[in-house]
Amino acid sequence: MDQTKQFKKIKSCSSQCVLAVNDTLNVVSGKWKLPIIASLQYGTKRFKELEREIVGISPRMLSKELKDLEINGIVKRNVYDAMPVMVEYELSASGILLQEVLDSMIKWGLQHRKMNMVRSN
Amino acid sequence: MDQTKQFKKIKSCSSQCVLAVNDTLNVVSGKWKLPIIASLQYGTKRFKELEREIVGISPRMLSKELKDLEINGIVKRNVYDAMPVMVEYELSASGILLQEVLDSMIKWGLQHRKMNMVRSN
DNA sequence: GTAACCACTATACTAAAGTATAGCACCCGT
DNA sequence: ACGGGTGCTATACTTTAGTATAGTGGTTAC
Repeated sequence: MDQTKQFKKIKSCSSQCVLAVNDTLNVVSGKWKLPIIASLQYGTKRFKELEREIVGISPRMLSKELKDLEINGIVKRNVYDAMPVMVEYELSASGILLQEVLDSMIKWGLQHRKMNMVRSN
Repeated sequence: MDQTKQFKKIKSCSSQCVLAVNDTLNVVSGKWKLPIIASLQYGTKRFKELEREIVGISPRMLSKELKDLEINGIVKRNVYDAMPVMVEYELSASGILLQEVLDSMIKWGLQHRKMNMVRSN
């Protein structure tokens, strides 16, 4: 009976947690989100700069993903109306904090590769 | 000139890192991987147990995702040929270590929700 | 005036991920 | 001999993600 209570607690915690993890996954999953975030790690960038740095991305995808990241509060978009309109993108506070998550992913990824002695790309 | 060297270093590190992160993402992304891993967090489970616990999953998806996770070394599949053949799934060492990554995702996810004062589902 | 840069958007497509539904082969209980 | 459980697989479909290619409207440089 006390056990049932505990199970419920575990279940509600774990569903909260699954939500939080999904939030995080939505933010980083997809082919281009990571390269964009990585590219912005070292400072603000303009559209064309990103397009040039991220090899293979089309402007459609870059535009779409930046919009996504902006909506999700990861990236800030600053428009300066100098006369050839200038737009700069930078990471938000949340975006910067993402680095911790990425670090733990890097750690796990390298660890896992070692444990499984290389596979995939 | 010394700078160019450093840039190269940064670039090669960051491409290594992007690979590692992608390994991690491949392992956890998709609609059902997380619920499966979460379900196995509390001990070994059989196919039908997982199917019942993970609401909405079809046997096709469960089978496919389990195969995926097995190939990627996240889940171990143990077949006991008791007379109604029994199959048990459990997390591998790597799978268990994933919890650290998930924890940092949970942390970020909750943090981010607070900073953005709730959106989405 | 025309070529090129900037920051995109539109349209149309292909490929990958996920769903729905059915079925198989085996076993057990009644 | 049937209804139900276990551990799946097969086929066909829809939905989402990503690609390819072209075009817009403004600015500046030659």
